[in-house]
Amino acid sequence: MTNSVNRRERASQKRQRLTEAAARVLHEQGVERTTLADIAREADVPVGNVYYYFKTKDELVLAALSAHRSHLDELTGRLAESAGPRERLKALVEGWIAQRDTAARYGCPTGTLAAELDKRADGVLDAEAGAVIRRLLDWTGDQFRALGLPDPEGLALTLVCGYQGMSLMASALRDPDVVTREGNRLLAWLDSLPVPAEDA
Amino acid sequence: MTNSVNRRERASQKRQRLTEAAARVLHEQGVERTTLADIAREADVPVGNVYYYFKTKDELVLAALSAHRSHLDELTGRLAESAGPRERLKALVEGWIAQRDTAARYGCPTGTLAAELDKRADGVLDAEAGAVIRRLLDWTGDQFRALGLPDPEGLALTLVCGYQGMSLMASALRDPDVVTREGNRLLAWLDSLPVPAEDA
DNA sequence: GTCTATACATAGATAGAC
DNA sequence: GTCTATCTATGTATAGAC
Repeated sequence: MTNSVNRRERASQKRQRLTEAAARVLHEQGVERTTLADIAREADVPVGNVYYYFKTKDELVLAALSAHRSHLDELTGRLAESAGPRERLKALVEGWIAQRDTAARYGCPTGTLAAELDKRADGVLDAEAGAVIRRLLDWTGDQFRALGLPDPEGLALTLVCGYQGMSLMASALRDPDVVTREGNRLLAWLDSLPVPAEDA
Repeated sequence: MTNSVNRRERASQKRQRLTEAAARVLHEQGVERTTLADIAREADVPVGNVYYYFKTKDELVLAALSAHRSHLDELTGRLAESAGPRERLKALVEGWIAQRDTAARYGCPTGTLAAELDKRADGVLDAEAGAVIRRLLDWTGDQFRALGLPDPEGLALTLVCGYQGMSLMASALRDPDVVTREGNRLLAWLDSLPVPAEDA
């Protein structure tokens, strides 16, 4: 293994560290209140060095969004191991409930980012935020479709709206119980859905 | 009518103009991306003059939040004229549906403000945003209670979560139809609730 | 590839003339 | 009460040494 390879590996490690730090800090502080210095500190990278990996702050925001997309893909990958579509959806909701303290403090990572970016006049970053949310919507729709239910897209919309609504309200009221209560309501709703073919 | 009174009236008119302009612009652009110059321009007041009425930017944000509170009170005042509690709640949801284009572009005025302010470490402004949302929650709970339903607070939470969820999703997906679809679902839900005493 | 020093722009806030 | 000029701080971004 040559030195140049070592360097390249460490370099991409730094890029990776910056990306994950951006995802974390942007979630906690929002885009506009977060400075490049904040992200650099969190990633343990010197401030001026950031520009070697990302030309602009917006590129870092984009990287954070793609990190959220990866996290989502990992999550749905794990959920794929659940017995059937209904169990996968319930496991998804249970995961949200387990994260209730974070939601009550900072809201949904992707949802709050989308809300902030959507106010921009130029529609580059907000389209990307919307795409991540749409990915969750699509996966959820696939599960309802596998259950053989009519209007799977509509059901998926209801579920994801429920998630975003309870996350925002938990954060606005600073109360994790909001997630517990609404999450349990969603679980009961999933249980109540009549299913023609349970594990299609 | 003396000159001093005239001046005082015009002065408070300017303060009022600044407050309403702040409510509007902060909703459209968010807190951090909005400059005092933006608000001053919208209110047709010279920039430097803003500081005569508001000592800091945060005071303007606070004024905008109290404007949202007033708008909410006006709305519930108008809804009070509806026949019964169920009609009032349905009229509330129908109002949200009518505003779907604004929601798809900028989200809920109070909800997006709350989401942004909640990320601050100091909890002054975010508490105020939470208070406005709680006011809607309380009024909604009163209606469910008047209907004689069990757990009126829980039902109110579900309704307001539904509003915030569909507003955020409509804005993230840039699609007003999200509000139409989820709003109609909420209307059907309200209709489906069994009511012991219809107009208690 | 890494890091320091600094340029440049912007925005919040203040001083003081009118 | 009204408005202009300006101070000051901060944050993005760049130039260039190592």
